Amino acid sequence: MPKVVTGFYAVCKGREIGVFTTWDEAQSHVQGFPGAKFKKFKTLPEAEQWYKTNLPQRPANPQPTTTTPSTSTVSASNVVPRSSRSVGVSPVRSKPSPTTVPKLVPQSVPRVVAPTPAPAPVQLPRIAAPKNTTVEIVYSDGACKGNGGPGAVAGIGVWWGPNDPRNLSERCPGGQTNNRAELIAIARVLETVPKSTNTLIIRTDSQYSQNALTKWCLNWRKNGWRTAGGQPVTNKELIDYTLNLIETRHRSGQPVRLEYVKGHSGDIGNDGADALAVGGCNLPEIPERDWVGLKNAYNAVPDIMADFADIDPADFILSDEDLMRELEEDF
Amino acid sequence: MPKVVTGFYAVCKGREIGVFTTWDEAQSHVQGFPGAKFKKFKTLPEAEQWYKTNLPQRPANPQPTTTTPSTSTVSASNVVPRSSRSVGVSPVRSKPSPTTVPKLVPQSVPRVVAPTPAPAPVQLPRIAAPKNTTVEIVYSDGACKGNGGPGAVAGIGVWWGPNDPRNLSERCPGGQTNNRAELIAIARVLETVPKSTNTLIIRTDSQYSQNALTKWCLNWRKNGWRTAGGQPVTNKELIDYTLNLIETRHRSGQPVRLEYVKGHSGDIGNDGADALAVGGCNLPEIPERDWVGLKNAYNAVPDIMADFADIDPADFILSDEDLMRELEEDF
RNA sequence: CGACACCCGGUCGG
DNA sequence: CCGACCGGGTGTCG
Repeated sequence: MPKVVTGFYAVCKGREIGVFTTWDEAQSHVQGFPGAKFKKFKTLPEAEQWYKTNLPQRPANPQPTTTTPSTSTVSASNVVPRSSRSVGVSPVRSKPSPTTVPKLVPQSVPRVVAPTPAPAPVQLPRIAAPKNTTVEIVYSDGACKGNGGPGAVAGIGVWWGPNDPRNLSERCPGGQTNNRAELIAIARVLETVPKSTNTLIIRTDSQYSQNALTKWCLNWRKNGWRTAGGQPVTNKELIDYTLNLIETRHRSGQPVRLEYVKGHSGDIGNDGADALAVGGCNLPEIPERDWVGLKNAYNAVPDIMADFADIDPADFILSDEDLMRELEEDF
Repeated sequence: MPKVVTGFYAVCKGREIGVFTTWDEAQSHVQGFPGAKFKKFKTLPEAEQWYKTNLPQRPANPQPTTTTPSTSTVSASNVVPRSSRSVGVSPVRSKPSPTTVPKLVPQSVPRVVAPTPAPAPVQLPRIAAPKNTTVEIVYSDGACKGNGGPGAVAGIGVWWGPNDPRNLSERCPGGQTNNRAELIAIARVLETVPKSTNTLIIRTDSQYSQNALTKWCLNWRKNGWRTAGGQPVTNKELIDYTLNLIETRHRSGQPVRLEYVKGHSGDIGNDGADALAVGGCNLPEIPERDWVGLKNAYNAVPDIMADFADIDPADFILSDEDLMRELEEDF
């Protein structure tokens, strides 16, 4: 008996969110939309059909053709940890392409999230992800030399592409453990990427981070942050803060997705992030950050973000060709 | 209060042995020389000075200029792997050099060991162990060209001394990996050495082998041969068989000790075993052995052992020349 | 019990 | 500089 693919449609105050193939996925992407409602369908096409026909005033999409530059082949050895990663000095960037990027009201329109690939054998005909969807893919990683030992040293790495100025290679603040580093790397992405309406895909090799931020958190928020064994969740404040960053993005119209990639499998992006994270271990110690305070500051944007405040993501978005190549990589 | 370095000088029948920093070390290296005498010094330099000036006919350190490029020094390449190592056929051993070599009682005489560099932070002299203890020292090593690759080829080497007929240079049976070769080399020692009451010291550069056969095995036997990560132990049968060989020795009154020596550190014995192991890689492929069956055969002695049943170890004591050369090697 | 990371140590090779 | 063969250990959760 063939499994039936089930589609969900999520709405929030008349604003579309997307179509999802699993309840968890939908749940995850709807966080921060208090009144979200779901409509369930037997088949994915049904859901998509309904979704399309019921969209509010969606502007007909202008083909965003070739978005750019070369950055020919992507190679790990190309990773350039910026030594000048310190403060200030916003890099002199070439003119941002005079392209559109329409100014929106702070309250921007959320974008569609592509359904998960679903590696399952047979598949009902899949609706292609909306062509106009623009995606930004970034890799995060944490490293921790001597993890578990007395003199452990941890670093975090964020990789967008070779020589991309948004790349990060930093020392992990506070407690030096692998999982904290992994988590903070993700938080740093969200702190440093200028907001846009592009779907933001953060790829991590830490199943712990992915689960903490998309699955386990659902339970934790209901049970007072208790582990299955009754213990308090270990990196509660950090996780809560990071969740807040994600939800803020969602609220302002930028879908954020956390994807798992296997570590040390020749994945170009993962290797790049790894190199940056390892490099971060060499930087001087820095004090713990006040995650609660940061969260309470709500939508306050950390200083570091100023570095990239004037960067147009369009300059660094993958070209269609690069994206294809990358997607093909893991078959 | 400054610690005092203590030096020992050991002699045996007018032949020098070396300088040692601890009593145990000296004791260990002099075992088998019934009449060994020790002279004690307050400082290591004192001992070394005395040792140097009191050497028997030592050539006045002639600038070792042209050290006869060919084979003069006892070097690994000098080792003669016996190709006729196969079964049965008790090899017609070439007459032991017509030189002296006084016939001794079957009580085999262990070989001389060069003085150890002694990095030790010093030790006060302790009470000597039972003087009558006799030790046999042997070096084992494994090699594996293209380790991890598809066409890997592994060999094993066992080194007792230059041209010692007990030396082994064989192709590794079954799976070709470095660790298996290392392990099997040790097993081969135990299979080929005639039983006696002499303490048998097997020196290996494989910490993996040493730990597997002396530490980890304790846990494995209690937890059902599970690795720390829950996976089954990799060379279980081989390890279990080898442990059985060791325990059989112990039961029959022969202590067996596994010692770790750093690889590629100019250690004469390790280099010799290495050469033999590398040579073993050139021999034709041989099938995997039935380790479980062998273990179940209990104390059955493999056929090959017959080869050495009638060998008098006294035939292979180092000549004075060999000893000199060996001593010169590590300064 | 399971999973994913993060390491530490040793050897063997190209 | 790279890789594979082999262990033990912690960080974290279900």
